[in-house]
Amino acid sequence: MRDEKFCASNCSFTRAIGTIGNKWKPIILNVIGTRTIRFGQLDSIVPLISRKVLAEQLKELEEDGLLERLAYKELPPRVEYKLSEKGLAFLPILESIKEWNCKYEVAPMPGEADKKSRINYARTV
Amino acid sequence: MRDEKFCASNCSFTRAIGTIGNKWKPIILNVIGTRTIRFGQLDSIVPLISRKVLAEQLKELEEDGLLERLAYKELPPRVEYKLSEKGLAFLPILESIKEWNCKYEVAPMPGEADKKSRINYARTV
DNA sequence: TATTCTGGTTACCATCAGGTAACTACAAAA
DNA sequence: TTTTGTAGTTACCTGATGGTAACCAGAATA
Repeated sequence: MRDEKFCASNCSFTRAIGTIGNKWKPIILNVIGTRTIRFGQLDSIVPLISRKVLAEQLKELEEDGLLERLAYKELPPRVEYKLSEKGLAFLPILESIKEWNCKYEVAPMPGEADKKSRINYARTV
Repeated sequence: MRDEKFCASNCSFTRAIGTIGNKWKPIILNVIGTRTIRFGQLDSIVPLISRKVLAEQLKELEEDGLLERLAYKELPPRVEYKLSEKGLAFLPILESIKEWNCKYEVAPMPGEADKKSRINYARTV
């Protein structure tokens, strides 16, 4: 899910996009935010993600230094995730994306039909 | 290349990621920046993109209101692209991603071997 | 007359992302 | 004894992604 060619670029921006420029990572970072959260919680909170993909993304985020993983030697296992300094420093960028989108996204016409077809993520994200 | 499920979310942030959260769009927006640029130029400047994918991305960016397309009725055809107000408003976000990456990206060890394997995008991006 | 130039589009094909279901370990509870 | 719970991993399969090459118009140039 990382783009290897982008990550091998010698343009810093291209490398950044190769690392975090996919659809799941910003969502996951945003869901974690400033809290500490377990794998199972993420799996149920992040909308529509599968355990397989979630595990992959978390591993990459950890490898890239955005995430800290704390595994307790217990049974059943317990693992906690939280953002590193680098990950926390990315949150303001996510906030500005939110602001940008709120400001510029084309507002649906009032009563527009396809509102109904929107999946309800209200409780989740 | 747009994620339809994300775009149908009723979470504004998820919709934003569904729209611009792929690897090519940030790169294209960054390459265009504040200038007016033709299709052929983009095709040669954006590293490793194919005409097909470039055309798709440009069309989506236009549909999503980030891009303005100006087609001159000439032969051979001439088409110019430039960012809309919405697109321009996204540039500072790209800048903060650059700053974030420069600050936190793990610096390669001096003289590290795999530097050589990095594709040279220096002239392009 | 043949070639070039531009901004695409189309068909075809290979690769890849990502989903599902089954499986793991081991302890505690039923 | 069977079930439950956690955090994954694995094999398998399908649909989406994205690359390549060919093709288009029609004027200008050689």
